[in-house]
Amino acid sequence: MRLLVVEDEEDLVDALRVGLVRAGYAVDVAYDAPSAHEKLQVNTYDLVLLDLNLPGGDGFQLCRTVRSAGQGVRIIMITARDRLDDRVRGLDEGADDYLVKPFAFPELLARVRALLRRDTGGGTSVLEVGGLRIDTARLEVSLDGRSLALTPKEYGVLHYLMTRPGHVVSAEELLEHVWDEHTDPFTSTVRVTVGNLRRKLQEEGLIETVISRGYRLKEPS
Amino acid sequence: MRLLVVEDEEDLVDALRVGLVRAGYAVDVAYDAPSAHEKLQVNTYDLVLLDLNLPGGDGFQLCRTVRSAGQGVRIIMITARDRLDDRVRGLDEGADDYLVKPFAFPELLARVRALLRRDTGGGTSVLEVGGLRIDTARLEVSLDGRSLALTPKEYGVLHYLMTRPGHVVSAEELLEHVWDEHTDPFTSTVRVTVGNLRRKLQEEGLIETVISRGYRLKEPS
DNA sequence: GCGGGTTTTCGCGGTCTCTTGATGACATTC
DNA sequence: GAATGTCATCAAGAGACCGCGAAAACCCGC
Repeated sequence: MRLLVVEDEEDLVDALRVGLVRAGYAVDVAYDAPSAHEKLQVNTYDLVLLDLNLPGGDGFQLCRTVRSAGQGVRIIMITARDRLDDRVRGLDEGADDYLVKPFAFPELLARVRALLRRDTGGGTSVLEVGGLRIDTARLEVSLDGRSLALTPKEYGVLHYLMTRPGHVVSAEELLEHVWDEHTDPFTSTVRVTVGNLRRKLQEEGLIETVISRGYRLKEPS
Repeated sequence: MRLLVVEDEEDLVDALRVGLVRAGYAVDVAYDAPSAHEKLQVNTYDLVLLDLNLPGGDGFQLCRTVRSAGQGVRIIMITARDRLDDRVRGLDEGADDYLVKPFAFPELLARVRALLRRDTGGGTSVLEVGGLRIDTARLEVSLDGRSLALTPKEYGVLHYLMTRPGHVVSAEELLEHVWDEHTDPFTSTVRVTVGNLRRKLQEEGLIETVISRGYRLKEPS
């Protein structure tokens, strides 16, 4: 899953980036509203972390922009404590959740996870497809009870596939959602990662190739 | 189904082309208004993706042109965020839908699919004719419950035929709607593709030949 | 710095897809 | 019955696509 962090305080950005990457997400950063707009145009995000106190930029406007495109991007607003009434307005404008500064990082993580699973499993942070089981809170993966040691990228690919079982997912789509903005769009790293993943899954045909279209995680039948 | 993308930003064009081709569509591209006009005259499209911010070209004029040709070509307008009032005018001029930049690709795909099925099934992305069933969102085809593995061209031909069950569809028409602008107009590849398709359908006479006129998908009786 | 694990690039080879061209079946016309 | 036109089938070549292995580049903790 890929996130955009819109925030201008460098220290906070660094902390967020490190923490979110560790939690298994691809993270892009925009330091101001214009560049946030641009990145939203160029890339595809699953969630946006949006600080309202942007220099010379209106966070609400940004929020409306994202929403008016009607896409399923989640938005978490971050606001200072003394601007609590922003909260109401933020939710009106289409934010899915809000956080008050200062906040504890685990709290942020929990909310991110909650939002990202809204259109999949639902309640828990565990996703199951067939014998595959992924715990997005603990970053643990298991197949038929045996636990698997996956690298971050392998984890990201599998996680994304598991949110769309039975759907054909193209290599570009995987690149969009698992890798970040510093990636060569013509890379072949997706192929290699999927290959490694298959090996670790002991190639039970769980990940099928649909030629010229992409990959598909076999649904339990 | 064949689409014309009218857009001048090269990067966006590349992204759109790759994504749309993968989604099973034939895609032509026009980088400016004059060449768009020409392609609209020469070829037949099922849908036009039209960016309003064309250099030295009036998108609305183009829209009117398409409409005055009177065919059932769908139009999706793409407009920048700060030109939201264009939306109203665009819909007045006959656009069927509009998208505000930035947009996520899946959103675009969803709208394309929605428009293309307007004059067929209606609500869902699934098309059924007799025992044939095609899921345009998942690119899956099945016959009497058994799923079929089709190549992109075979899929395209079958999809087109299934939108017009019982109608005679000429080889030229198939070439127009399933292949793109770089195709030799005197090719015999349609015949071969239909042949392969018949073989995969186990030749139950589902696709009839009407001599010197074309092919017809048997309607359920 | 060093070392181990991770990610990425590159190139080979196999497979699938598309297209062409040849051949033959069938129907129609003369 | 010969000539003609239309279409189906097959085989073969070109090109695209994908999997795999090896090596290089990168990252991070020590």
